[in-house]
Amino acid sequence: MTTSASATSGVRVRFSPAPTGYLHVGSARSALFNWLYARHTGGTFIVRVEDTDTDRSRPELTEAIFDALRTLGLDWDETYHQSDRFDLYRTAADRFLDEGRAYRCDCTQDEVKARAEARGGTPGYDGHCRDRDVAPGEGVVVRFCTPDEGTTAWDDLIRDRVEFENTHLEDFVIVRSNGVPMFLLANAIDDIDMGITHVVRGEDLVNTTPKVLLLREALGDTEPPLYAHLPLIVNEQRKKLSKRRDDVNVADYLARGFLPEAMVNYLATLGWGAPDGVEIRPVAEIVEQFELSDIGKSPAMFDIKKLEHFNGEYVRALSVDEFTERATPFISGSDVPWPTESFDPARFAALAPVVQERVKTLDEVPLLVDWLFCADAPDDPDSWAKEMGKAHAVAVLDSAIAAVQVAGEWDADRVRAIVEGAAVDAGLVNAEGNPQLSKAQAPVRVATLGRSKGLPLFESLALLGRDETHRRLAAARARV
RNA sequence: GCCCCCAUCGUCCAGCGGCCUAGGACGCCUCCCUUUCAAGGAGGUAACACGGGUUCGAAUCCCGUUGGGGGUACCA
Repeated sequence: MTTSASATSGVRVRFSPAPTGYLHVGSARSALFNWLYARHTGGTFIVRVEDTDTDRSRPELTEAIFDALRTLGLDWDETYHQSDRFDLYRTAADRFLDEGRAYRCDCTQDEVKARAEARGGTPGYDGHCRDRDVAPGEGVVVRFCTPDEGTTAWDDLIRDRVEFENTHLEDFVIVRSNGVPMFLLANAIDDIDMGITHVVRGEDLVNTTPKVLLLREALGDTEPPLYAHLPLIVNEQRKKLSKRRDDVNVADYLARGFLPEAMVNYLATLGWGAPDGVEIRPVAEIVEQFELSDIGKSPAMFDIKKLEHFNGEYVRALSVDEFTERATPFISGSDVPWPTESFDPARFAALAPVVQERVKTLDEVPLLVDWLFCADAPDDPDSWAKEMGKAHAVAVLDSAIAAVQVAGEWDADRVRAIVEGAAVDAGLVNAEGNPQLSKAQAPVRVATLGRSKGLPLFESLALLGRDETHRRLAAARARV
């Protein structure tokens, strides 16, 4: 193994969330890739909160984003809030004004739009106020003067050369009419100020890159960072994941019982693949193998099925104790299908190993053990209809009820013997005369555990107890 | 409309001019194991968008077409 660079590698990357929503799957992936690169190179991972939109930014969302990052294990080395740095941006804007690199504009958005339409459909600002020498005042913004010719380009680490003709860049706003600086300005200044060496972010931001590059140039910068624009994460319709129509909140996935480490591992496979092809692996190995140059260019679909598979692998890899600990919030909370006081950790512990093998996400746990803590067998109409309608159901139940009633010993072997006996009594024997357990266990299972599928029957009933098993069997028999 | 980007199995990733009759993973299907369901094991299904070049040779390079996506705010 090649040792990664030391902590003095000089690589400085940042994740720049806007606190206008919770941590989004796409943002999490951006954060992850930045973090991976920083850790791989021994560089510095910075979280910079881009809260220049004072109307929409909410402090509590910043905290929620931090929490999610921490839960995912994406620790960072430095924290900044752009709202603490407005003076810096304003000073730069004033200098631009003095130098003639920017100008004030009092056009309303309607005016800009109307002129664009009159011009022939091409949206964008037309430079109307460039030479009007507008005085500061109400409704006045500051616009950056973009070149009328030439091109702005960069060699993207993922996309190779990307070029924009300056003619297509409008004179964009850098300071709002309320005096608050815009993200492009803040972004350009901060990247310089914080010594950012690599900008790793979503492809949805490519078109802002030439503007930032122009701003940096005006700021006197001669050494722009290396840009790496990540392919977007899309939904099944191949559209960018959006909070309107897709499940994108990372916290929601965690609440549904996806393990943070599984989430991180899965996210790492979106747009990136390890050189050796191994997909499921410890994050430390991903850190070791991660290279920006190995990132693909095309959009990746967020495949919940594959995420579930990853999660199942991670769940099964847990020790039973860890599994129990992680599952606890899902079985001892208040929104559980049984009276909270009837939950018994000791009885759950007896089931934990077989439950662990069967769940993909932790929120599936209650459905596998509810029969143990609920007063009656859970009612599942589909299972009932499927098994209790069969010809042998009544015979099996009658036989089982009678046998359970007189059973002395009560353990899994005893239950098995009872089910075997019921099979024979119901005529469920194969050509060799052996009892057909598959068929015989079905009605017993539905009568006691409520569903046609679930945990191993014999062990489950051993735990349920003889009397309760008998009671449920009788209740089901009466209902058939 | 204009600008930018993308294009290998249904999906994710590999392939970076000959090792490709295209590989791995998820999903799906079949079989095995089996008290149900999972898990596990063994198989199987399925792709280089199209058209031109370049080259002895192209999934790999170039151009075009088509398709898809992103952007086009006093959001980031």
